Amino acid sequence: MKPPSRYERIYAVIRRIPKGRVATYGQIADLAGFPDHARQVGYALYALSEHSTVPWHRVVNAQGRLSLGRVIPEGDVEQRIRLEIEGVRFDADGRIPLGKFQWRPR
DNA sequence: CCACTGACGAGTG
DNA sequence: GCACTCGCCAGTG
Repeated sequence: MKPPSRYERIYAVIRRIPKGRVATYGQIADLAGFPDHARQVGYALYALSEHSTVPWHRVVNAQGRLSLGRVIPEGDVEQRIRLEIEGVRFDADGRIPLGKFQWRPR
C-alpha cells in the first residue's frame, strides 16, 4: 500500500468538517497528526485541484478570517458566499465568530 | 543539491 | 492593534 501522503491526511480531516461549521488551519494540522504545521495545511489547499470534493471553503485562519485573497483575487468572496449559504455568519469586520461556528470534534 | 516561495500561527515589542 | 521574526516542509526552477 502506498502510505497516505500528508496532503491526503489533511484532506481527510477537512472532509470531516460538518456543514455550517469551520475549522482553522492549525486545528486541521493538529487533527491530521501534524501539530504546529498550519502552514503545510495552507500549502495542501493551494495544491488542491478545482474538481476535488474537498470542502476547502470551511477552512479559515485562527482569527476567523479568510486567507484565500492572497492567491486568487476575489477568491475570498467565493468562500464567503459558500459559507453563508451553509449558515455561517460573519460579523461587521468580516470575521467569523469562532466561538459559535468552529467545529469541535470529540 | 541549493534558493526561494507560500490558503499559517504563536510569540515579542 | 500593528510590524516583525521564526518554525514548519512540499513543490518549483
